[in-house]
Amino acid sequence: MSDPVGDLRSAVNDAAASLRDGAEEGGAAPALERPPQPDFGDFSTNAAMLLAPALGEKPREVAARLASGLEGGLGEDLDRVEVAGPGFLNLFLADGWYRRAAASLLAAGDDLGRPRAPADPDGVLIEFVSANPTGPLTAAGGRHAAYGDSVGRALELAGHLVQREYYVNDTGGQVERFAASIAARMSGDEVPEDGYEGEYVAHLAQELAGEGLGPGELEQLGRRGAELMRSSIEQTLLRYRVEFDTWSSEREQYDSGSVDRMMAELRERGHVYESEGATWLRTTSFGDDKDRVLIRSDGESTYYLGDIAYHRDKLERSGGRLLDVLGADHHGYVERLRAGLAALGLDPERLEFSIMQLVHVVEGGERAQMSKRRGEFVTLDELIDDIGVDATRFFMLQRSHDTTVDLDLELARTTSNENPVYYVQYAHARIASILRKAGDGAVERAVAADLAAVGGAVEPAERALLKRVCELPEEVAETAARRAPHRLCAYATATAADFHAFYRDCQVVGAEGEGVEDFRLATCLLTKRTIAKTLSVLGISAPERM
RNA sequence: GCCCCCGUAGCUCAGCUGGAUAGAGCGCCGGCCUUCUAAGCCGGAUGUCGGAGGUUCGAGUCCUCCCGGGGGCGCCA
Repeated sequence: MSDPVGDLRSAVNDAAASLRDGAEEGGAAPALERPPQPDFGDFSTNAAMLLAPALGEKPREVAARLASGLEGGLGEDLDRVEVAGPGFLNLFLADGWYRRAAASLLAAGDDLGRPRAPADPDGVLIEFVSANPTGPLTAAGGRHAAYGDSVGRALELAGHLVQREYYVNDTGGQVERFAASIAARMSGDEVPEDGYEGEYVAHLAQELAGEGLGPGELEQLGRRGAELMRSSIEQTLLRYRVEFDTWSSEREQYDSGSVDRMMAELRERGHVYESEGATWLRTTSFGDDKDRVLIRSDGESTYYLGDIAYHRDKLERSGGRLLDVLGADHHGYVERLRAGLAALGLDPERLEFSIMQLVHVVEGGERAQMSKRRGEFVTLDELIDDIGVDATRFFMLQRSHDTTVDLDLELARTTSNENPVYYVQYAHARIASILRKAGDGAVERAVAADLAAVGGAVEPAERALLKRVCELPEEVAETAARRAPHRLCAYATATAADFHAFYRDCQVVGAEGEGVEDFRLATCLLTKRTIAKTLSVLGISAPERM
């Protein structure tokens, strides 16, 4: 576990703590950030400004005292420290800090980028995609899949135990309509109103007929049809590098008696009542704006009923937190689900949601329409066939989950500099090329060398690149904590840009100066590992050649 | 009518939970390949951060209201 920036942050925190000395602990932790201008140093902190109110002193005076504390604490790592602006402390680090940082990161090996122990090391059960098994995954499914998977990967790297789960809605009205559509295809009838019109339904009908099923066997058609669809969805997801640990069945919630037990408990707790022939849960007692139906007046259970049981089941299994990745069209569902859990006496705060905004596939300035029932949509498989897994995942992940994605197929298809995913991959391939040129022996010598002892100055481009590389643990921690993989897309791009600048300014193979080639080879290797690690969290490949 | 998301450079979007002179990519203009991959680099232009109030040493960021765009508000899932 190697985190040079984390060590710096600790030093700042220690210096601040000793200054506080009994004064009340402030709210926010001091930030150690990248200053807006290079001449503001390598890092800056607002620690003094945060401390000033508690100490009853002026920020700049606190900053001056903090500065001398830091000079003591950091020793030769620090060139100098300046008080600036309203009370910022700007840290100017010595070349030695960069050399030691590089050596320590190099020693981290596979653990590169792993943050320090997480503040909340609980396990997280992420439920995502969970698209109905009544049709293929659409582009939107691809966004959910990439997001949930990458958040999971970031959480794992940050030290959490992650379980990926897909909830299969394999019973209920949608499946019945699906069955009726398959039956209609078998008998050559019109697909019913509210049915599924896609061509894939005809293929399914053919396949199921081959299994000996007829249009009259609706129950079997629905069950087998959903099984086949589910399996086909799984194949698409595997191709997309998304693997689920568990596939949970809605039907199983009923068959196992889990729903009945929960229903009895809700009644016992006095939150259930009958009205207008239906059975209701008094969710308004738990913050919902209206009560919700559990059992319809026709005797059928609602999706909601099974889903409460399912979420209770997940809470019991996970022991930690739950993250549900839902589409924007389900946001109204959030309060009602929390209310259902609260009615069971469970803590609704353990259930967290990421609400995904829409995806529009754009081609020639036109938005493709999306309707699963009418069979009009861009499937995830088609998207992958068209632009590849790497570009698809990058474009899906590039934007924050709460902003709409317009995926421009023409842009995504181009293998040129307009396409950000290639920009990042190119940097990785370029480094691989340098390392090949240097040869295995030279790289091994560089790894074994005493980097801290290398003489000469660290070039500005090297400093910038190494600083970027040092930020990986923090980026991973933030990505995990905020469930925001788009940060890593930006980080990967920035790292690639810093590398390209380094490439321009610093000759690696055959560099002059005692140990300089070793140091630069080490820097290249570190950068290569950093890009590869970042891309791996995004589920994107890091090619050796392009 | 109520709820959620968005509004930042010509376009697409970041902005690290309140900090310094608001950034990146694309596009546009001008340069750079006899040296490790030019899918690259360097330089240049572009902003009433949708609008109005408020909170404070400080607001793109927090609060209220308004305007505009998208999505939702079922005994569907």
